Amino acid sequence: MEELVAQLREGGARVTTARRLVLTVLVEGSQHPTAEELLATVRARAPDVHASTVYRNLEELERLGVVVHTHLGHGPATYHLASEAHGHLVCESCGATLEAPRDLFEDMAQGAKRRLGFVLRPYHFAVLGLCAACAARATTAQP
Amino acid sequence: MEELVAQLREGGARVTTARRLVLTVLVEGSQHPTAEELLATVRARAPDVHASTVYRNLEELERLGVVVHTHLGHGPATYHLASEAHGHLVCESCGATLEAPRDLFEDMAQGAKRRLGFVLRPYHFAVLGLCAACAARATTAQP
DNA sequence: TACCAAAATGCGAGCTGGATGCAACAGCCT
DNA sequence: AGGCTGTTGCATCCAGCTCGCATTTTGGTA
Repeated sequence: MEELVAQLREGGARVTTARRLVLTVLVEGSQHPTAEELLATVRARAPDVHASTVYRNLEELERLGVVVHTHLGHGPATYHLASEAHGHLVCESCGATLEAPRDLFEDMAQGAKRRLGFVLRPYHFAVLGLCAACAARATTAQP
Repeated sequence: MEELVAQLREGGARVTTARRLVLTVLVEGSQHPTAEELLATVRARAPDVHASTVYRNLEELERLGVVVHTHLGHGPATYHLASEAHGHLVCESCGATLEAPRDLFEDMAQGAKRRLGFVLRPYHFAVLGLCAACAARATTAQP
């Protein structure tokens, strides 16, 4: 937490109550909060914080490299600390969200680099598919 | 085109002017039209077609497995024929869109299957990163 | 510790991309 | 040709942000 605050100061950003709270919630809270969930949690401690403040803070924190956001599906974006960035696998059928093992993207990243010169940063959007349970159900359901 | 129409009939859907036009535009048009671009092109031939009709048609066509939509970034979704489904690599810096070679996702898909039982369908969201040009610029810019 | 410029906040209005309820219309089967 | 039912046009609404602006805070300085 102190590191994070230091990162803010380093970037020339001020450390305000709202901003500190956003960080606190991200450090302590659930894995993949949406902006709205974040807002609700922040408001539990400081009821006057406005939605636009949270959005602007998340934007600023992202610009400073402290947080990142990810799209897990068609709903709102989810936020987490940049230090915890990771890929996501989301089931199209049941909505389950898995964290992708770190190395899962590695072969693909190397292939893209070698063949296209493209440097993958595969954390921004989830990769969709079917989780084990739903895949099993799908194959047994239509023989 | 006749195949597509046949697919509609098979699915119990009616073949209307608007619907036929949407398909025509997808068959003839640019690679990754958004719903709005599609609407504009459709309207060039049939000015009275309403936006919601296009949205509803795209939804229905997707339900029938004739078209798919993909999110290339933060903007609107893009549509193409299901028969032409493919993965996308999008540059975070310049916005360039590359079609991913068919086999690029294959190793990852096999890894996910083997280790997590997860069946990847990696076409719905683009994978972000830096294209060759932007990656080069980024590394030379900060030595 | 009081001051001040810049940064951040609260608030409301506005925006994009799309969804929905409803009455009128048009495909398709016979 | 007639009628059942899917489809359309239209207006309106919705989520998820984004912006402009007046007011308040923050943090460096005297």
